[in-house]
Amino acid sequence: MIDISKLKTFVTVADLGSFSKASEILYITQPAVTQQIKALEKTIGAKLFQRAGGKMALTEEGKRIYEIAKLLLGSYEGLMEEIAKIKKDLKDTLFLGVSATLSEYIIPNIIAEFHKEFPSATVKVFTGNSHDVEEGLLSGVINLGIIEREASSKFVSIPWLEDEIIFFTCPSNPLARCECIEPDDLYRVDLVMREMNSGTRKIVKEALEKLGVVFERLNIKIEANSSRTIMNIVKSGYGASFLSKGLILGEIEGGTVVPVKIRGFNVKRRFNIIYPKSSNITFLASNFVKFVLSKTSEIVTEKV
Amino acid sequence: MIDISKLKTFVTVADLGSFSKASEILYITQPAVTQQIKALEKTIGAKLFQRAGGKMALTEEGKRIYEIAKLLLGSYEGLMEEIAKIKKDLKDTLFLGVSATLSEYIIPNIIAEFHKEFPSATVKVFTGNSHDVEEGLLSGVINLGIIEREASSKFVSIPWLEDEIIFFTCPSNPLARCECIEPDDLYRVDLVMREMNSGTRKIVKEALEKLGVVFERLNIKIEANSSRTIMNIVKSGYGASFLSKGLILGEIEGGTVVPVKIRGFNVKRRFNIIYPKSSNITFLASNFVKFVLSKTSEIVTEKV
DNA sequence: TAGTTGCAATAAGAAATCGTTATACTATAA
DNA sequence: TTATAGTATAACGATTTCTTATTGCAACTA
Repeated sequence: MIDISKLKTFVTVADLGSFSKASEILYITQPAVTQQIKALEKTIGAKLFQRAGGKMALTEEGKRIYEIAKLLLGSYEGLMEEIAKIKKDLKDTLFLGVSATLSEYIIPNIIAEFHKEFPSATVKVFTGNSHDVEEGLLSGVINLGIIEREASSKFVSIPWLEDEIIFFTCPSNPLARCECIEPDDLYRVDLVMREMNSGTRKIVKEALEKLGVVFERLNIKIEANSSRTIMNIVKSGYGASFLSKGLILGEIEGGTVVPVKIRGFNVKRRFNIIYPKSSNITFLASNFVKFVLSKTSEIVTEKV
Repeated sequence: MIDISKLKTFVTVADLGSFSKASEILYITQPAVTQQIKALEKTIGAKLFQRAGGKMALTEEGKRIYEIAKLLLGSYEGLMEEIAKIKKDLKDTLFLGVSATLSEYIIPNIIAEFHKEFPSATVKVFTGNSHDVEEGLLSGVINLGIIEREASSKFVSIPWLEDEIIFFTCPSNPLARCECIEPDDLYRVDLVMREMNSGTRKIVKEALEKLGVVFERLNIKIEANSSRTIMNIVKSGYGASFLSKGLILGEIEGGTVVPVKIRGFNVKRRFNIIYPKSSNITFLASNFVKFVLSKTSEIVTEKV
């Protein structure tokens, strides 16, 4: 199969009229040029150059090949330019993987702020559970992850915000009048929960079981994989649920939902910013980390 | 440098959505496809495919590359078509090298006849001296040669027509009335001769010197490298000259020039059809040889 | 005419590339 | 869960394609 580099060599020789001059421009030796041209001539089945007064001039067939070779090299140039653009774009893009909880409250704000400071940068957010984020980091699909737990030993972990999961219901629910309920009271409540594989659900289950609650006996009437959906269901007057404090703070202040304490129920977890030990953190990702850490205090006081 | 075959693989995979199916179409193994795509992804610096429901789907970057890769492969197709055309053209073309004398009388007729019998064939005639023809054969520029003397041992020689060089002048010249002149009479004649490197001139010079003529003392008033030019000069009434019998037979019959014998001057030579021992004779060339040999008798009786 | 010089061709060996076989991994389906 | 289809990885062998060293050739010069 004909090689682009051979065509490039061919065109260069044709333009310069010299094998040795072409070899200099192409940063290869003169015998390499000779061999490439010979290989081309063999596959084409015709001589491409003839000596003409000290110069190497194209033969009739050489001229016919030359025209098309130029076209092809043009496309190749276009391809290389596009590759350069892609590289530049990727350099200016932060691929951020975050778990579902985070993607809905703190992260959108932070990205907006970050974008003000780095206008040329693009941030693409991939939402998934903690495991998805780790996978994405290892496969190179994302540059930086933020998860709700400690990362495995393959990653560099930077501890970030502390998050608390709280129980809440709507103002019209009788529970809303209780300051604090007993764990066993939960059996008498209709519950809305995150789906089975959710990190939030897992941590809530573990905490409740420590308090002696049999999770399977709870009245989980609705499951949803979106915190926002759960919030809306509870707000509309149905049952009660568990969510990150950060997710519902605004609603609590607005009085649309009410937090209810459960005796002994105290679930806190820490978000971790992570990236693989195996690959270096990108320039943009490290800037994002610095930015996040410096801005966290104000964002926290403002929203959490 | 990016390889056309890699791009071909890339596009095939993109079209089929499968590495293994692409490998079948491309007649390579599946690991080879994987490696080519990986190599592409490395040079581009971005993933090109992502799994999507069992299929391999293009990523954002993959789509950008795909468009240009298609263009480039289009140019490549064009290149291959042009190469095919060139090969076909060359297969149907006989590159014939003949010495100057021949190119002017017998050859044009033979080519015309040959073309009637092989209408799809093209004959390209390169005129040069015997040495040029040998060089051309060795370098592959021509397929078949016809020269005025024996070829070197590197060539297969097929003896062909015998040619005689004769002395002639125009009817108005006093010499025209002589049946036969002495060699010394030449000193008193204005002569028109072929140029210095001509084979005809060389052989005439040798023959005259054998008869005791000092070539340098002859009155060579005009030199020309075209037999036709020489003929026209003599016809128009100026001097006398030496040329192949075949070249002037028609004029002699028409009475526009008159042959004059020189005592003891008898120059005959044989044309040889030659091709290199090192390379096989092409199909078309062998047909041409057969044709020439079969037709020679009638052409000779007709014109010579 | 011989010697010099510049350029291309050739030869041989080293390095890189590429495709193959064998095998491991990963999803999806039964 | 196992079976299966599809992709990734590893290691090896073959080919290709460089490089250096040298030869060959033709034009220019003395």
